[in-house]
Amino acid sequence: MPKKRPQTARKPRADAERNRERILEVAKEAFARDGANTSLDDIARQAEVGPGTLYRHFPTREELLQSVYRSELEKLASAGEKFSQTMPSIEALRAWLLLFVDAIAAKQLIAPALNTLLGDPKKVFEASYAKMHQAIRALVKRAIESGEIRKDLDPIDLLHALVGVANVAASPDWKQSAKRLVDILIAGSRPVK
Amino acid sequence: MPKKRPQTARKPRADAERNRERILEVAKEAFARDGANTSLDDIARQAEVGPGTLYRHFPTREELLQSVYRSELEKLASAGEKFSQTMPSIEALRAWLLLFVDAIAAKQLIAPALNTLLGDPKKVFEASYAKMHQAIRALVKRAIESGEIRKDLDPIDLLHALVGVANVAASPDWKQSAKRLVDILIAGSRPVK
DNA sequence: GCATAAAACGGAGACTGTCTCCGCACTACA
DNA sequence: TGTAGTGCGGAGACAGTCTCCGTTTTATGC
Repeated sequence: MPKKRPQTARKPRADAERNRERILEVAKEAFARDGANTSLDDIARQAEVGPGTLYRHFPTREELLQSVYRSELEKLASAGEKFSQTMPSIEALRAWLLLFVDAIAAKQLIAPALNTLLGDPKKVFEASYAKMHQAIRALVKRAIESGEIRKDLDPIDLLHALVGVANVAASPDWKQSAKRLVDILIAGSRPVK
Repeated sequence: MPKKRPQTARKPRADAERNRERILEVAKEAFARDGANTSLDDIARQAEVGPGTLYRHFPTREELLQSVYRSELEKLASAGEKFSQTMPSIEALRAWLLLFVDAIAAKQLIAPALNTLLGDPKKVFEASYAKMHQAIRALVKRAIESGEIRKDLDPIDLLHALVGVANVAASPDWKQSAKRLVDILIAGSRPVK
């Protein structure tokens, strides 16, 4: 028998909320500056909390990344919806993929993070990732239904491919690469005549 | 003034050679089994040498990966040459990309390793990587010249895309994904009519 | 306000991995 | 067989991850 839960939920403590925000803020900068592998203890230090506090709020690195980028992901998701409603299907898809590249380029999204997070099937159930998956799925589905692209296309593959390019971002012109790749992917996704 | 080098180079010590081989052997298994992030000290332990010995032979993790996979890379490179001579250009390219996927799938090549190594421009000068780059470049160049694919194609982008998919290899069917992607990439690389 | 228990803090420290340094052992060669 | 010099390997410095738990802070009922 689970312990009986108190009827009136206690208001969350102010310091907890404050610390959580501070950590997120610092983490966002740190990830953008030093990549997705920065020391978490370091982030804690900068946020002036103990490591214990950081780990209580965000038990794993993924969870922290997740939280840091949640809003970006949701922005992408809703952009997908909008494109889907206002553009021809193939253009909507292209526009969205380009937006995806932009998001990575702007360091608002960290490629390595996406990499692990896109990949792990468990994670897909997490709300904001689910939304994004749904967005691209919807875009592709519509394009398939309108006969604009081939049927056997796993939408996620497209993202993987883009992330793959971004991941290796050593060269300064990777964004160009990525944009060319969008072209190729779209062209290659057309139905076989 | 650099120290004068002895005229007759001394034969390398037998134990050194032996250890080097043992480390490579163990490392290959370890990477295949546990991925590219296995503990190097652990590999040393399994090879029954001290960490110092491992690090003397292979100062960085990349160098070890490099050495472990050198033969695979060269195999790929020479396969590229062969395909190039015996197949129509577009088929040669396709065949080679599929071979590339196979190599990763068989864990003869570790995706994360390729990922950093493909990306780092410095590394390109290293012999075996150079060979591989040259192989894909040659394949693409020939296909471009015969008018089979579009002119603005950076060959390396194709590899990045494939590695991107492989990198996230959590799902068991990633190889399917990669093969579909090869199709898409090839189709998308055709010249715009 | 004040007492109280629940919630949150934070830092010490266990653990693991990386990498170096250097006294010692071994081997190629004369 | 002597010896120069090459290579060995483990101790240990350092950094990052993550946990445990005694202490502090806070919301809430009175």
